[in-house]
Amino acid sequence: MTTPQALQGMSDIFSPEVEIWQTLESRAREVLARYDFREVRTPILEEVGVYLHSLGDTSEIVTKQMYAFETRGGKQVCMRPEGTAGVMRHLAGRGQEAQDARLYYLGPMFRAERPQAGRRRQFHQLGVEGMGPASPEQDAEIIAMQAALFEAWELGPVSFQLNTRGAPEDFPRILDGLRNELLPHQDSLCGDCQRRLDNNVLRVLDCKVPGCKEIVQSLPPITTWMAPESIAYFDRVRAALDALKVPYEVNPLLVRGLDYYQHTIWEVTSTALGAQDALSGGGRYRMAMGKTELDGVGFGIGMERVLLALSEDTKTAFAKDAKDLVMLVAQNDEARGANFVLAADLRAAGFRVRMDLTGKSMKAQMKAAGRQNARWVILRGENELAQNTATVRDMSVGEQSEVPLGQVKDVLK
RNA sequence: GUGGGUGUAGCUCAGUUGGUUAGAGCGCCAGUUUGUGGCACUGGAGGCCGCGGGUUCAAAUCCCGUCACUCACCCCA
Repeated sequence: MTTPQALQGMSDIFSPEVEIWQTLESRAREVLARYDFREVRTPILEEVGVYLHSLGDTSEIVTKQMYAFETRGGKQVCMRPEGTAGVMRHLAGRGQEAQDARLYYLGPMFRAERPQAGRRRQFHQLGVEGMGPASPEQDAEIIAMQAALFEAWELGPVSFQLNTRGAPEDFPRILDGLRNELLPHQDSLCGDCQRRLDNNVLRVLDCKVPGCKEIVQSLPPITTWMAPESIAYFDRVRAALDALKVPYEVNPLLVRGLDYYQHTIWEVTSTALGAQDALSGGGRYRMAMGKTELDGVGFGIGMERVLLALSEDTKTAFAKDAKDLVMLVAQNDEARGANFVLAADLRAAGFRVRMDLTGKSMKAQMKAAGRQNARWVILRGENELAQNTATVRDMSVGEQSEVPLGQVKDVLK
């Protein structure tokens, strides 16, 4: 095939699906505004340094999945693989302003992975960052906001999985503790997990291999190695969520991918999805951006996955055009010329209007109107031009009437 | 990065053990209706059988490579 096609894992989003995206986006903006979140639009291209330390030097995103290259000026840059680091880069230079910023972003992210169900190389995230020092109430507020968002999206049943990673001071104890518990079982673990023992112990917790699962079940809970304050923090998050009646489930085995998380972490899963069943992941974090340390809590939602999780009925409703289509049909060239002007008038009055521009037969024009789901057809020929009228046909019922040109807008209502 | 499945008309797919001009349904165009969609009937257009090599008298069919789609692993939203 010689005609160009989109790159692997990157797809065009077009009608009728793009209307669903637009509905999701506008509803999201409404909900986020109620919590006083403002949009931030950061560049897609960033210096690689923005991601290196913030995401963790060993994370697979940084080591293997970035679309990175060198500019002609010799700068190492990459397409953003996630949203939080760019927002932190934005905030790091803004002093006080950053302390209590509430920002959201909406746009494409890029990771060079193998595509599969719910995973694309260019995918789209809606992300939210609520800044401020660790506060269980704020964590709960953000989770509640997300629940409100999913409600506005009319998403079917989803499950909020909640866990804590503890404080940074807890991390070494947790990793050592887990490793020590797992070492006696080393030979029974799957190959991946034996490797994880060295570079990513936490990931053993959510391994899908049955043998590993069994071993993991016998492990003491991760809170075993946490300071009492960390556990108390988590308890307060849960109390706050209970107060707001936000349903959630504590999942002690929940692990988040990026290094910057601490304390509260969560994931939202849906059974409507395939193997990649997480619609969203979030958590509290502390991120170092140059000399600045930024505290916040946020989440990212995979928009493609949200679309996968929507029911067919909801998608149909969301894809529906707001306005009925009006199609202008002309019998001859003279009528077409007149319609050209009428189309402009009607559009100025707010109607969604289209007309034939190619000089097809009336029959063909009517067919096209049917195909494009026009609600109204306005038909003009010799008679209408002579009498300064128009025939207005309601395609949904197949009835029509001839009305003076000045009354057309009233009939369309 | 690893593994499985799939690439034939705009779409969904047939295509027998390699064998003449590669088929169907839907869609599209036209006519039946020289001012009118949906239904029906009739006719028509449209394929380098993903791409490149190879085997063969002969390849959509067999072999190799490659690109893409798809599902799963890894990883993650």
